[in-house]
Amino acid sequence: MTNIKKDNTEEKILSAAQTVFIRKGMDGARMQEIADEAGINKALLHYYFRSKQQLFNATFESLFSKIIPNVMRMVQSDQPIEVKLEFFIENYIDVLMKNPFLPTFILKEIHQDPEFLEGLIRSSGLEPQKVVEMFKNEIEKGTIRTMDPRDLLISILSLIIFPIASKPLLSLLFFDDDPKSYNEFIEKRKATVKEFVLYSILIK
Amino acid sequence: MTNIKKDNTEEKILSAAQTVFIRKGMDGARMQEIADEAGINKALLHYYFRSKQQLFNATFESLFSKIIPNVMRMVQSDQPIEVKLEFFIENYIDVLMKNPFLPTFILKEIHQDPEFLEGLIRSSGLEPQKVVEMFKNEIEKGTIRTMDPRDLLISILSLIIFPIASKPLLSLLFFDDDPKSYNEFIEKRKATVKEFVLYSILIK
DNA sequence: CCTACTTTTGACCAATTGGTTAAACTGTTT
DNA sequence: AAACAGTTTAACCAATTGGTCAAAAGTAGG
Repeated sequence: MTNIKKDNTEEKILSAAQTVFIRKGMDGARMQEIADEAGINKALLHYYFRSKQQLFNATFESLFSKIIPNVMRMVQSDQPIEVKLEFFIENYIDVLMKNPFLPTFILKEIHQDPEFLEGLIRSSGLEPQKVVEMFKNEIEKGTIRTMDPRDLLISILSLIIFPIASKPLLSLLFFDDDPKSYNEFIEKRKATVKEFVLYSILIK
Repeated sequence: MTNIKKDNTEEKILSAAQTVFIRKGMDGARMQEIADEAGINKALLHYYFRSKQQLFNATFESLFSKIIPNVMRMVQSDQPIEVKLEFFIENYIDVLMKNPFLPTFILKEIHQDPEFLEGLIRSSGLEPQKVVEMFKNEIEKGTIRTMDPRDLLISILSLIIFPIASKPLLSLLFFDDDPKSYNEFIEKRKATVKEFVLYSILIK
């Protein structure tokens, strides 16, 4: 079957492209470098994906869906807010720690081409409104204090994403550039963020 | 006096370089584009700054110092923690709102060349330890609850920086891509963040 | 006005880069 | 075994890009 070979190469290319694009960005990445990383000829890149732009788009879509957490599970379950939050925070930090440079990469490329973003969001199934609704309900139930639910969601995302996105800076400033010490800090932070948020919003 | 003209051109170049580098990043920026933006000949760029790399370094240093907030004022004053916090948050949000793409730019380029960062931090006079100390004192005084002061500082920075760095995404997700609506939100957020943090750390 | 200097420019260059093409290779079908 | 399809490659190309250089333009002092 020829498809086996085809799929294999295509995957290899996409995987290599992810590595290189995340490392160098769209402009910094070289087609030759991606080819080398994939262990194939450069012309083959153009055979599967016509141009650098198209390869980048395919890569970006795949990466973008990665940083979109399974927010929905947080909405659907009928666990108390504490449990939902804990699940979401731990889960998301784990995902990001596997790709610490993903957030910055996404933000940078988004800012370079904001129009491309619209289609992505629609096709990604991202529905932040659902989460906002959930928070609204909690406020009406009286479990958390009154506030703009969008603020709450954005604050939670901030507390999770930023410390990972700024890893090199924080690592140097606070952790003596020691990866282990930084990683431990982030691991502990799962609980810290949960506490920080709950202390702030819960009506005791 | 020849220096007047010289300084003038050098400033024009640096200013143009900031604009273009922030917009396109190191790799995406073109020397020709910077020259156009500055209204001068391309060769003149190399006359003042030998290479693209050196022009970038000069630009980056100047930009990096911008996002380093006057943390120190927060440490020195003997105001109560609420006031210090309010001052810091409002001040920093104002600075960042003038350059919403600065944080992402810095993070991206840092991640591309982490070694360059070390020298910068030393020469920038950035001393986060001082802030950490201050928080430690507040904890010992019993005004805020016990926690890792580094966590607190990082959380505050997260709440301030991330919502601005992710402007294009948030603007699309929550504010119907309407700049005014987004700006109002950030303006309100000054108070929100302060509340959010105080609720979380203050011992009532 | 002339000389010495710095500043600015247009023309040019070598290297890099995304992309193309025609040929070679592989596996499948008849 | 030959014809056919999709896959892979090496060689090549046109355009871009950072950088150079010699000459021109501007400036100041004698």
